[in-house]
Amino acid sequence: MIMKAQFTIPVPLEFNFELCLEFLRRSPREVLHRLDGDVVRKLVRIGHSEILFELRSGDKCLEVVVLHESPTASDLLHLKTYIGEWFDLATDLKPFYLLASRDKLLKDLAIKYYGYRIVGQPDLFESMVWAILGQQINLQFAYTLKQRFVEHFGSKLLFEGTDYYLFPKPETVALLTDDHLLPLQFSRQKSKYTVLIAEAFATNALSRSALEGMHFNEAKEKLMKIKGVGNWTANYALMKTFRYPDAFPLEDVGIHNAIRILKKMDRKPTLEEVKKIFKKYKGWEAYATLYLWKSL
DNA sequence: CGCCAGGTTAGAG
DNA sequence: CTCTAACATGGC
Repeated sequence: MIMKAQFTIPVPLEFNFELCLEFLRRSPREVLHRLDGDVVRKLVRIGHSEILFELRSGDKCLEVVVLHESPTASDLLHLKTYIGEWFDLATDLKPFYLLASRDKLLKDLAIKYYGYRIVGQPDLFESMVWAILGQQINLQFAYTLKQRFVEHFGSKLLFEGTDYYLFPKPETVALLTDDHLLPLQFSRQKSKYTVLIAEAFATNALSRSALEGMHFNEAKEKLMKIKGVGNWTANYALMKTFRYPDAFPLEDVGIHNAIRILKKMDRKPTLEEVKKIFKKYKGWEAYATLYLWKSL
């Protein structure tokens, strides 16, 4: 008989798992994790291992159960790190809440959604492709595209009657053409950009480890060298993968709409107005963005 | 049918 | 540097 490996991860006081679950639940088409009530299941590739795990809220902690195989001690350590990154558990939100308490725009939101954290995408390739898919289309359709993409080109693990998917590997995607992607209803643009990004990763011209430790602007410029990656996409990926606190997609229509509604404006704010608002959140732009998005 | 969507590029001025 | 058209298709 195999004993299930399990462990707990302590969480900060300023952490609300339920709010993060709301984010994870936002599309029924999400295929990179599964929700069963308040329990999340996800398959991750860590090093050479594939680990399916289950996550639920415990007493001042997250409870993790590994569902298949017998993970090594190293696997468990990496998984613990992964989950910490996924929910941004290392960030101390107190300074952000202090800033927010002094600002009319976010004051109420910070109270209402206290403990809500940026649910990240530790995989940079996934993060960038997801950003490309989300460009200039509504989120529902972006999820449809992602579902088709992952189900076609990702790998899966069948466990207790449910398929758990891994995001496609760059080496796989680098070999795709319009013939593969247009039938999934990718635009020619999205198809081209997706493959270009995959090539950059597959050839190691770009990698998470190469960007690690770079300053924000240096990393951003590196990403923007890839065709299809503009300011919005680069900031989005840096926010979701590396958690640069000052990364935020300035041009994002969601941010603009949130500001318009909260300030009861009859038009969207200009980019200059958005910049001015975010000046108050210097060093916390990513979290200001998260709470604005949440307000929608 | 019309308008908008978690934008980017290329080209013109 | 700023402005604009084209891209391309679903959701509402």
